[in-house]
Amino acid sequence: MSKENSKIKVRFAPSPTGIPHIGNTRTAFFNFLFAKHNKGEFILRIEDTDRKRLVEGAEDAILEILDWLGIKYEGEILHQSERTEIYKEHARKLLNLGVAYEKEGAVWVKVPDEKDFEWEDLVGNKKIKFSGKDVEDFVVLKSDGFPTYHLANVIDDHLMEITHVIRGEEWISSTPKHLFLYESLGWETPRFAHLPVILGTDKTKLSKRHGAKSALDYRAEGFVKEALLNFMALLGWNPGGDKEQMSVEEMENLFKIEDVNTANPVFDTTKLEWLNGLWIRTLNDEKKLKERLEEFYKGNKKVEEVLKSEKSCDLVNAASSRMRTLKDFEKLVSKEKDREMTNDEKEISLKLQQFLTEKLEEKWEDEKLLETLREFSKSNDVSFKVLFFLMTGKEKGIGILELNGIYGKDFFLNNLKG
RNA sequence: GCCGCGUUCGUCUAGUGGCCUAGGACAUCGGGUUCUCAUCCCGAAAAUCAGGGGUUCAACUCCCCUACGCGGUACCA
Repeated sequence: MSKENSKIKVRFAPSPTGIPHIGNTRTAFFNFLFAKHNKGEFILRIEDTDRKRLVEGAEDAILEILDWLGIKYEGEILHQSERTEIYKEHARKLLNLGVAYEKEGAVWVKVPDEKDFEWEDLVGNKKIKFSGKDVEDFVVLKSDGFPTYHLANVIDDHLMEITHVIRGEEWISSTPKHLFLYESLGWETPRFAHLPVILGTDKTKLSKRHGAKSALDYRAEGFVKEALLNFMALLGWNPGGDKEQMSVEEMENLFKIEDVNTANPVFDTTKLEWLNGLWIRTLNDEKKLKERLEEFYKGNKKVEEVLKSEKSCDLVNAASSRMRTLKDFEKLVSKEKDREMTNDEKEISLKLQQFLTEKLEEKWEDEKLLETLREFSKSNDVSFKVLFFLMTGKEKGIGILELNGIYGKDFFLNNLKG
């Protein structure tokens, strides 16, 4: 390792050809964790050299995702489309070197058959070998004057002094081309780490085809960033112990690229949902849940009102253990009834109403209320499940005693009226 | 086809030659706590470590072969 003394520097280099799905975002996160763990630098480079596939708004989405997740990059964002002169110059150099040739207005590179390539990949700590005869000739400068990934990537990584290239494993078979370019230009090669691609539940590469979602989609569904980050990291990486819930800070401390798995993980959201619930409870303990809800429900008048109310803290607290996503909050705190009462239930409700007003004082005390409900349940042979519905208008949800503290008896009496 | 990478419970994984008759988590099922539902707590079921050969006193761990999966094979990234 010749870079021991130089500062570690990595980059995330997406191409704005669409909104990156969770797999691409994970690559950014791993780069970020690696940089943080090694007190290095993490930068962002937009690889917008394919002018035909550019998608409007894709770059904004990339930035928004990184911003939301707190994956901070250092320095200016670099756009490859603004650096075409540099790439052209190097293409000329390759031509002069005799490594490249021109054909149909494009510059191609030929890798000699007898050349062998080998590198030590950090993921799995294994040697990967390729023979030059298996590497096809490839274009470095397209006829439209823009470079291909291979050229621009190598040049920029060198110029920006990138020490570690952490990218998806779909790049493994292109790496010999990159190695050849580094060698031809007389440059030192960075170290490589190829992350296994994430598979969908059908075990093929996660893609838009699967309806692979972006971090923004998950945000809209009520996932918190802590859970998403935690889950992405656990897909293919594990610090070695039994630890499951980890904050970004903990992950930064524990992250080692060597610990990344070599097999392709399947993306299954079941565990993400559990983690989200776990993080929601954690955020509640840390008194941060309310502000997350405020953020999430911006523009939703009804919920905004609830969050502004005097008792909002108690409501958030009571709801927290019953949420799997932030979206669940709305239903939990809504005063709308799940359904109408049946005729039988109406009868019981009337009875209960009388019973409660007879037995209880002006102000309903928790213990007394519970006792009275028990008594009613027993003497009338009505299950608590039914009582809960009559009292709250809901099949399930925030507890009666919790609601008693928040809304008081009028809330219940109102529900009992049907 | 060719080249490359992979293969431990349904899923995420622990495991780097003896501690493994394979551990944890999610999901599932059962039970407890309990005002519903959750949370929380306990327990069960779930992997002949892809299959076959080696190497070794000893292999999930090392080597080889096969099968299967994934990736690449574009003037896309």
